[in-house]
Amino acid sequence: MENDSRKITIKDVAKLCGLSKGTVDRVLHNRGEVSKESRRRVLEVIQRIGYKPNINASLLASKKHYTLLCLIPQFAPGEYWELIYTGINRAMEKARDYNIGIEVIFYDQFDRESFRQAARRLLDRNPQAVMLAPIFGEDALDLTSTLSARDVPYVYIDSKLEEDGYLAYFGMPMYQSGYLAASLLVDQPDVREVANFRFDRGGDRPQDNPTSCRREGFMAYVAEKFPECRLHEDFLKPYDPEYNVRVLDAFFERHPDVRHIVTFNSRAHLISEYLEKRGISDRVLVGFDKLARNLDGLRKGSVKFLITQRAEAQVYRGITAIIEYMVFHTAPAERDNFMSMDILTKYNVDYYTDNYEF
Amino acid sequence: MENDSRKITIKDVAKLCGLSKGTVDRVLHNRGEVSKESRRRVLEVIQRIGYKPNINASLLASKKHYTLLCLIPQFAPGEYWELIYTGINRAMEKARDYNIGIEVIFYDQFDRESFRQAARRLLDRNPQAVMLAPIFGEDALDLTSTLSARDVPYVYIDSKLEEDGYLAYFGMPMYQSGYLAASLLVDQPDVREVANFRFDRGGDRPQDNPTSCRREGFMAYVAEKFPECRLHEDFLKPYDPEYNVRVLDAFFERHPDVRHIVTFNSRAHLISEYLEKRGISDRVLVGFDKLARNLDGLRKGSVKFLITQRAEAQVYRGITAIIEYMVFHTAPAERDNFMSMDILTKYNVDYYTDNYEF
DNA sequence: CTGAAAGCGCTAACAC
DNA sequence: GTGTTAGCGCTTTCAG
Repeated sequence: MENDSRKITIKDVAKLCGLSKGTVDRVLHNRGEVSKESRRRVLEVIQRIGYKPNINASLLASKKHYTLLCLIPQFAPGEYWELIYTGINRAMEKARDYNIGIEVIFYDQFDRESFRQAARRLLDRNPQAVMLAPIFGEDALDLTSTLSARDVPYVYIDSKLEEDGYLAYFGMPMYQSGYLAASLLVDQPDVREVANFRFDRGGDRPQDNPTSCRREGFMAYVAEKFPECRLHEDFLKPYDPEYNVRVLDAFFERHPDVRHIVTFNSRAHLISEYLEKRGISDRVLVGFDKLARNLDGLRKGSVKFLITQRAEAQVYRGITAIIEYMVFHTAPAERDNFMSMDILTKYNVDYYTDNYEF
Repeated sequence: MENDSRKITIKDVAKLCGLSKGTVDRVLHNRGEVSKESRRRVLEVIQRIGYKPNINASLLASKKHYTLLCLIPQFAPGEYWELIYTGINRAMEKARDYNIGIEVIFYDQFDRESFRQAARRLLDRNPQAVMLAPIFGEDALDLTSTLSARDVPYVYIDSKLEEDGYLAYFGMPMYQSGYLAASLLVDQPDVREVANFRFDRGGDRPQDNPTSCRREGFMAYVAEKFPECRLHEDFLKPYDPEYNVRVLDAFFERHPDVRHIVTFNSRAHLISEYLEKRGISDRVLVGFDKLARNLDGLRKGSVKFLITQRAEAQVYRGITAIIEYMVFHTAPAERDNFMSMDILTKYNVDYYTDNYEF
């Protein structure tokens, strides 16, 4: 049983085939130079006696060393992409055991040209595998088609592009997450008005922005279940607190009856901190992503629900998929992996630890 | 950099110490038989040049083979403990790479004597490590004290005992999960009455039953925030559907105004299926655990919220902790690991996949 | 207490 | 096409 199966070595296979270890190894790794007949026999025997290669021995003997390059937005401490970076760091330890080195190339998520440059640098490095967050769709497509041509496997995280060359994708179902947010916010009596605060991303085409999928999901839910509910919108700036206070003051003066608020980007804390500052406690705010400042809002009661994804888990699994592809030549069970949307409240936030391994 | 550090081998250490590989290995594994001076030198060099053992080579050369025994309740398909068992199976693959075999010993969670017998069988097997769900506290204590005496590491999952010999614990914060359930159920206007359906466990002392902690947490929240809210109770039987229908019919006849329901065990579906059957759709039900039948209730709308734990993740991490202890002699970062309480609704349930690695 | 040496199962270079 | 062989870095006898 169990125990025995572990003891079957490549030598056993060779003997049973009447061939040598070398030949068996060749078919194991599709390294060619093997006659059709030998190949058949080897595969048959492997199948029959249930041979499983010893990964430890394989890794030890292998001289191969791979480089995996990750292409993600740069970040300031506490911002969303820091979570992703954390996940990458975690995955490095694992990758090392497989002779895979991981390096990160950053770009400015608000600057398309910086993405292009980063992509060029990436290609110059000639990586054996790539993981990327394709914020600028068109340019990302240029990159990935080159990778495809070079036969370099790549996985998308966070969002993905509509093409067919990627090894896997790990991310949150954006549309559904908006739908979920709506159910949490408006699924109760007396919600006739909802406020949404957004960023104006300037020249961005909206469809390039994953958060607009969220918005669509949200609107769909409202239209479906509470068609009479009105949605108000206003625009904030990510890095201009004083401006935001003015906008919010003006908004709530104009709309004193709006009690329900939603944000689709990761900065719900812009609102929650405003509410705290103004001593407003009768608003219900739903937001996204487990930034420290958002979690704080949860604890203080100024955020009611936070919908989060296990961002570290996403990249960790993304990298795991690549490793398994490179080491075992196996594709992931699912190509598109929509990861769980977790609902955080004041009462479970403190038990929501990062769980890379799960 | 990175690359170089991987190339430092035990041989380098030996050379720099003016000793042999053998001696270095001895201090690496505290295998004694080494002079104080040699030991000091070796440790110093390791420290200085940052030597990290190559786990692949180590595992390959090692002749050690360990057995890890898991002691958990037996289950019927679809029941809670099946999730745990699934996690164990998943962990087996990983354990195999470390020359660790995992086997499971089952007991009947409603029969104390069966636990005792299982414990005896376990000890007879002389395992090198143990993972257990200590349903019967007193008897589990007997077991673990023997394990301690034998110097066999063990970890608790699901619930833990108040003692000090365990390597780690992975589970859900039961009291807090009840508190959370209450916030989800009653934190809104007009909840004046709540129904709770329980099982009568017969001779069980209530404190042996983790679900009663949940109940306490629930009551605490209600008492704190909605002291005027009344809690009704009634008892069902896990395996007697007809009896349950009668009890529920009678209950709702007596209490037509009770619109909010909570269960603390894993069988919310007993209620949700009843509600569906009777075509009752104006009740709000909150329950626990991601049994398939509970998830079904979520989808059909007869369950509003389900609070779940990543049970598979718990055992997987529990086993990982043991592996790391046995292989690397490292204790887990945290001894008590309260894992996240996830909130499931109709709108995120389908994206809540099992995520062993996270 | 320490060193030498024989593998662990697999890879990869080389010879045939 | 195929077999042979020398390691990969570490563990584990076995002498001394």
